[in-house]
Amino acid sequence: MTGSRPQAGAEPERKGERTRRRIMEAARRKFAEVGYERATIRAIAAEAGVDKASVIQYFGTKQELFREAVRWHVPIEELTTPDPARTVDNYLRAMLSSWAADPDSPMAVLLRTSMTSEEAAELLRRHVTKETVERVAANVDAPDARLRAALSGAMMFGIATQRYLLRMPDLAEADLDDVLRLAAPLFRTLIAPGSEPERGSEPGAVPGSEPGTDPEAVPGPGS
Amino acid sequence: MTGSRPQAGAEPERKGERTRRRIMEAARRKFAEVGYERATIRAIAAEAGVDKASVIQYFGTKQELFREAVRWHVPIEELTTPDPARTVDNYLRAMLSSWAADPDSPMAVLLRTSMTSEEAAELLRRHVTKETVERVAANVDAPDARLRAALSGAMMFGIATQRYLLRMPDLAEADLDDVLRLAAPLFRTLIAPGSEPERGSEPGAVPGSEPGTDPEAVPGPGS
DNA sequence: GAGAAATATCAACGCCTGTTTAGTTCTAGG
DNA sequence: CCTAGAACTAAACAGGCGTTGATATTTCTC
Repeated sequence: MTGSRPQAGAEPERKGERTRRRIMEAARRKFAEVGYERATIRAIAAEAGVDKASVIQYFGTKQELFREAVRWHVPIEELTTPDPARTVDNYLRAMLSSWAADPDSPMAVLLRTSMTSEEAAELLRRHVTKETVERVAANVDAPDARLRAALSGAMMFGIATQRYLLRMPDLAEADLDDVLRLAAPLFRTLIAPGSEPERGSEPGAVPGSEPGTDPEAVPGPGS
Repeated sequence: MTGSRPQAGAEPERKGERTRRRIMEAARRKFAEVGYERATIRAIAAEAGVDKASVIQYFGTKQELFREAVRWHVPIEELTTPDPARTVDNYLRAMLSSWAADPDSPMAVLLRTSMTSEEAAELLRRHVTKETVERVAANVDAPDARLRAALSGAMMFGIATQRYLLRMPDLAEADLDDVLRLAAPLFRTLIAPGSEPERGSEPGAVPGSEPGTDPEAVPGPGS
């Protein structure tokens, strides 16, 4: 068409790369804040300090901008351990604490928009099924392996969503450690049934009042 | 303004009542299907078989239409039993099975729109806190009573949302009874810690295969 | 049937949206 | 300094949105 638009794979670190990043950051912030529809190109451009036309020029279309804003890869390999229960623990911790560190992550954007955009929903379905359900289910020793894995994913989704997106009072104000302490045993029960020998027989109960007592708690991936 | 608009509380069962209901049903369907923004008044009117102006004439404003579409009362009294664990069981069952029966219930609308509408989010916050968290927490004997209740609500939200709204493959295709069988023990563990004496020590395991065995299963709040 | 009130429709308004077009400014390289 | 190309922007477009006021149609009452 016009031929004057910035090429995607021209030379590395051209001047426009900065602008492109700033637009992308503003887009993620807006998408995560108000969802796809209400995040207007005009508002994104204003937040990035550029003209609305630049947004189109760099990304072509609002949908393409959204697709890129939502592109996301979870390095679950780093979280995986031989013990599936521990893997789920780590995943839960990583999901919640990374969200606290970066509220505008692609994950946040995807979760918020997935309820009103079929495309986002499909992306989320594919991602969660492939990256979480299948991997977790592979290590679950039960006939309902996949369902158990899917359930654990749904529960994580619920907790993260209500804590960070909907900001449900009691959940949003709670300490992250308290949430993890109460929730983790449930996931263990679901994912690794019958593999909690030396612990108390009441996973969710508070035996003596040990707050975040976890032998080697994973620090979670910073942003 | 014009004074010719249909009065709300005139005489019972006027002709316009039918139209009003049809608009409301179409609105709920659309809101539940695509969320607040994409559910245009024009589309709702078309689905109801009326002119777009009629929608405004009956409900004044899109926001008011939405508010009414989302008005919702859970008769949790009917679900309550002396045993808090059983109450949560019933609530979970009611929530999931009522959704299956009526996918366009006010609850469905509220859940879907809560992610992108601050007003819907606030309604959901207030509703869940008052109708669920506080009532459940009152019967939980633990220092984290409210957090436990909130967590259980978040988990229910996650399961219901991923099963019915996002239609996550493994979860959406599963039998309702299987979901309940796997999930219910977790809620019991969270809400009534230490009150599962005669059951096996593996809550998630399959004891004998009792599918939907609940003495008096509550039919759930059909809209 | 006439008249009034309730109900439904039509055509248009003003606004905001994503996107395009044409043009301007900035930034190298000779 | 000059100019080619990259980076940016102002102005406008077509289309969809919620909403409105006037008007037509149906329904009820006498």
